[in-house]
Amino acid sequence: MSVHDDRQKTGRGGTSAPRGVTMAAVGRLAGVSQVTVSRALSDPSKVSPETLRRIREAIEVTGYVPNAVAGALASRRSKLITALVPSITNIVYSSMIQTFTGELRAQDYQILMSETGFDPKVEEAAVATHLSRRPDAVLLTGIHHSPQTRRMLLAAEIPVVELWDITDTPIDLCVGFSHVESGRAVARFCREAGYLRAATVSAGDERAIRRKDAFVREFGRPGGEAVQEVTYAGSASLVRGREALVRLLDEAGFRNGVVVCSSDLLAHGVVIEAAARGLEVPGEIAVVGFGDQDYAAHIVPSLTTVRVDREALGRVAAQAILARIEGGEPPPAVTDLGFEIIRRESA
Amino acid sequence: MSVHDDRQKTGRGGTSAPRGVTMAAVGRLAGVSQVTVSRALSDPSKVSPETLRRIREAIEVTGYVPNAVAGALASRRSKLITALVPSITNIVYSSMIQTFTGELRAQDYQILMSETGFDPKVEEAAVATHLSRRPDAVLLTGIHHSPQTRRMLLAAEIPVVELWDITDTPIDLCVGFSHVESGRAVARFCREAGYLRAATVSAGDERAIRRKDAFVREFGRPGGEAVQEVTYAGSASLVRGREALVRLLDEAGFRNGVVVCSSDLLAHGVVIEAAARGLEVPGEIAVVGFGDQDYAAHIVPSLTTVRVDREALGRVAAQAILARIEGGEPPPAVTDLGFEIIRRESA
DNA sequence: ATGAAAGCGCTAACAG
DNA sequence: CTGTTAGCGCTTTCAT
Repeated sequence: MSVHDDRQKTGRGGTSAPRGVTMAAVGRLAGVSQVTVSRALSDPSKVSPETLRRIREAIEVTGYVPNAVAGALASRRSKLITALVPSITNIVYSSMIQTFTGELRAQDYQILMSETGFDPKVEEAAVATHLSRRPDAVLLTGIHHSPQTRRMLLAAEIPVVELWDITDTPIDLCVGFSHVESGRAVARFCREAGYLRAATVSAGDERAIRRKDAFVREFGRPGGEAVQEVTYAGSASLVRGREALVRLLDEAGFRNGVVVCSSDLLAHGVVIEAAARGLEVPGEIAVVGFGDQDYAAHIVPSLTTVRVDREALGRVAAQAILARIEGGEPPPAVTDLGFEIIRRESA
Repeated sequence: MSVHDDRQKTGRGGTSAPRGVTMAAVGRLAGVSQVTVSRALSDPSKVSPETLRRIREAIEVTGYVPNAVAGALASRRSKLITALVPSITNIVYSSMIQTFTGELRAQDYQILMSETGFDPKVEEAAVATHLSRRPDAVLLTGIHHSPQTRRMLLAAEIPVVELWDITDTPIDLCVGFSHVESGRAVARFCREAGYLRAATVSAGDERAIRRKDAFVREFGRPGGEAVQEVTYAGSASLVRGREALVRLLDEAGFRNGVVVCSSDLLAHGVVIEAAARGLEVPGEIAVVGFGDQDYAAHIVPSLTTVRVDREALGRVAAQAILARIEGGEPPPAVTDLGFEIIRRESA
């Protein structure tokens, strides 16, 4: 008596545990070949209604889940887009990614995201890992990348979008706004609002520094006083904002001026510390934030800040990528979405 | 005169644009076969030093980036882990994912993340898409999933972790804490702190509702008053917290009691609204939050809240998955990391 | 409308 | 230490 062995073989000889259902298995059950199943899934109109029905039934019965890995290898299209952001817990970035993802998911793309901190070397390693997944496009944050990063991205010959900043020389495409212009605009706003004294509170983000520097230069023009600066190496937090005001008040004797912060979170900390000390905002200490987070309009006093349309940034980045991949109107290399100063009670 | 055509062929006949450098190309340049390159990359000790040197040089020269898609197909290991969270902009989830990712990246795993909102049907579709990438493990948020979701996950025969909640019947593993116990604990805390009146403010999250219901039941035991409830369908925000207090004050005549919120954000809104109306916290309105966010300790008055160690949750989830994949101590099916009530000034 | 064949770029097993 | 062979599960091309 012989034993009929119908198990799949793996590699050279030997058998293994049942791996996922394949298209071939679905085809067998539906009485068609594997290719027909492939067609039924990618373009049902290419298959007769009756065949389609049997295939669908077989898929249902077997619980078949397509293997996108094999599909990507064969078709050279992964339907994967990878994104690199400094931090996934920072709402500034995650809100852009949210709309970016939403827009692309509608076209069946998935987003693979990694954190890079603010270190170009970490970014470089992450780019290599990401490219190994053969994404159909890559999204980066910012415009400063190592030469090696640029080289790899260029060699990949896929759409690349640099988000959240602009430059005349993007790797491929960029969608953002001018941080220098934003710093300048806040300086002009403060001068026009009548503030003669200013201080800055910034986190260690390179772009925040660029905004701050632009602010300081513009505010310091004839008629303006030197600006006091507090800078933190790490990321922003409410407590850092509180600490910063303490330092400005106690160590630097700062009073009767405007404190310009690199984020709403820091600004909120300044506002809280001012309140805790019984200082009037904006009477004694005026405060300007950055980002226009949800809460900016609802704290007391409400926060004067810079609004950047992060949802639009994510959406436009996604659309630029789709235009490139799916063909059609070639997207502009540089998209400047600008910013807006929102004047509320705090300054 | 003849033209020498050395271009790679694709499919059956025809030529195409230069696709990425392959292992075979690297091997050719280094004077070895493709497998040797594969070995040099996966286990350098299996290759002679001189060969290794030549291969590394060839990789450098060509700018070779490994194709993880082909690797995954051949090895049946994708080095990919997928994660499903309700929202990527919510710090509660993103902070867990951050440590989860960090822990796994150290072992060369990448994390593919998607949002599910709070809809099991959306989650079901997302699980199918994720499984098509043949991940080595899957992370889900919460313990409530559609039968079809459970079926697919079970059929995939990979480690599955349900995070942020616990149950006796996980799909595979779960790492979290008891939301019911947390609601009860807050109720006991409030009773012991002497509050006789209570109100709840909750977002539409199923787990938040479960905490609230447990709170209401426990607080309402003999000697306790009925609890007034405000529930929002959507997600939490500072302004919703402010609105909630307005409703409790103006519509329900709530006074001299404790307002228990489903998140620190809502609690912060309540605190701000109370301050805006000149009400004393905790004197006239006491407030309890949930989550112990960064800012909870630094707003004025500081927030009494429930702390959950989100970093530990992400870390333990990652370690459980690694234990499963890499072998070794089998991880416990259920890990309860508990919670802690942090008493500060607001209640 | 359907099928057969060839290959995507790699890893796994076996043989030297 | 290195090479050969046989797939992984699909898509693409060509033929019917």
